[in-house]
Amino acid sequence: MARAKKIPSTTVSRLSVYVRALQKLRNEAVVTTSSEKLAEQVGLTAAQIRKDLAYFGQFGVPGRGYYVENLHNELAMILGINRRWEVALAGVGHLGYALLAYNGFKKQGFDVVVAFDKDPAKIGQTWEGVKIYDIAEARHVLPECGAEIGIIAVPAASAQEACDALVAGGLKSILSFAPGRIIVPPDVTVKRVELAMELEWLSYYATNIGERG
Amino acid sequence: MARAKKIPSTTVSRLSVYVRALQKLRNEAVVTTSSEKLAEQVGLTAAQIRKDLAYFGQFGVPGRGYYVENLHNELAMILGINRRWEVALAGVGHLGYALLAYNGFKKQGFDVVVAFDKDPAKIGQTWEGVKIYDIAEARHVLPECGAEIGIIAVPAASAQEACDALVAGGLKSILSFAPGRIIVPPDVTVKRVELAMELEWLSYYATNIGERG
DNA sequence: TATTGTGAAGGAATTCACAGCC
DNA sequence: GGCTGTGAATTCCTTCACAATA
Repeated sequence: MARAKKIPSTTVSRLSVYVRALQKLRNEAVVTTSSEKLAEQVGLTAAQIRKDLAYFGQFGVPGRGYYVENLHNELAMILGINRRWEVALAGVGHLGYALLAYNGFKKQGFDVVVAFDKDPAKIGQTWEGVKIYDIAEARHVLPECGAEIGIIAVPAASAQEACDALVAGGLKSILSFAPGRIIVPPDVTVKRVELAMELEWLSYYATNIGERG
Repeated sequence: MARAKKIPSTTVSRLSVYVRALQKLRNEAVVTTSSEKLAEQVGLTAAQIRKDLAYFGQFGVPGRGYYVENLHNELAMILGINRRWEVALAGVGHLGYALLAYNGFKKQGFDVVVAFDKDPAKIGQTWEGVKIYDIAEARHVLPECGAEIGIIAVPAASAQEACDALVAGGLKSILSFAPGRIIVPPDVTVKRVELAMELEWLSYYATNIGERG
């Protein structure tokens, strides 16, 4: 099933976009679509969509297009989201709490099942049905709760420590909201989301009007 | 000051990273650095850093490197973050509230000064010192409060409506946390952050172990 | 000597364009 | 006729390598 050719990480990111678009079509009971229509829907080019899909196989019917249900299932399987993922959250400050309560994750099959913090006032409590443990206990707690993905929502200064704790607990996939580099063993994947950075990007384009394509 | 050559958007993103690294060095009272040391610090190559900077001018001293303070100021000016930006927030659910209370934005000079929602129970209240207005009032409220950047933190189904309201209020730069495309006039810039998408990216790499570089 | 700034080379991602299939 | 899948062309981005400089 996995192709020999190397897959651009930009392609992987776009698969998520396609899945979301297909979910929408499915909800609207649309049965078939085309690369042209999908492109219009998500704001990319038709050729790009066909190229992206071609990395993984042949899902369309020439002259007809794609079956929404079928393509959705194929892509969900490729992305590994045709299942539930249990997620561990490090840091239940404002951002962490928002993520805990955020519906969008659950809807896509990502369930926060355990949380960690350093604050003694929070440790031992249960928020939104999720129990909060001492981050120092992560190495003991994680192996027992089945979480495979970690989310780091602690201040930058504690990010490395939090990450080390999650890795010690066996996690190999981590999404970090903390600014700055985090060092991990080579078999651990870290994806960073820097919120202030996104605003700075906007600031740049707002400051340098017209530099944009 | 602005160069004639077209600047890759990847370069702009990295400028933020450099600014953050330089801030750290400055806090540690480091006076000079080099492309080599910066590269090590942020996890990129030295050549890339020099290329990125070259789009905007010549900031270094051959044989010596870069003055931390100077380079930081130059980049901050280029990014337009050598000033405060007033930000309007649409949607004060869990995510919106987290963004409202998030320190990271304020630290980098982005101040949420006004918020909007549809929920009558929230309209009129003041959270974290920020007054919440009816989103339908945005076109009247925004011109008076000076906000130039908007953040959309509403559910996907209301995103277009929220965005239209912000644009009607005169905003030209918008950061959206809602999944899906938002249609805006050509002079408005929208940057999207899709949280579930980032998790799906991790899911892919966790599922297809070893496909990674 | 150490390090920048940059032209040239190389690699990656996107777009084009069309043969082939339904 | 309509639309996919894909090699070729193109554009974009990164890395290399070195002349120029303090």
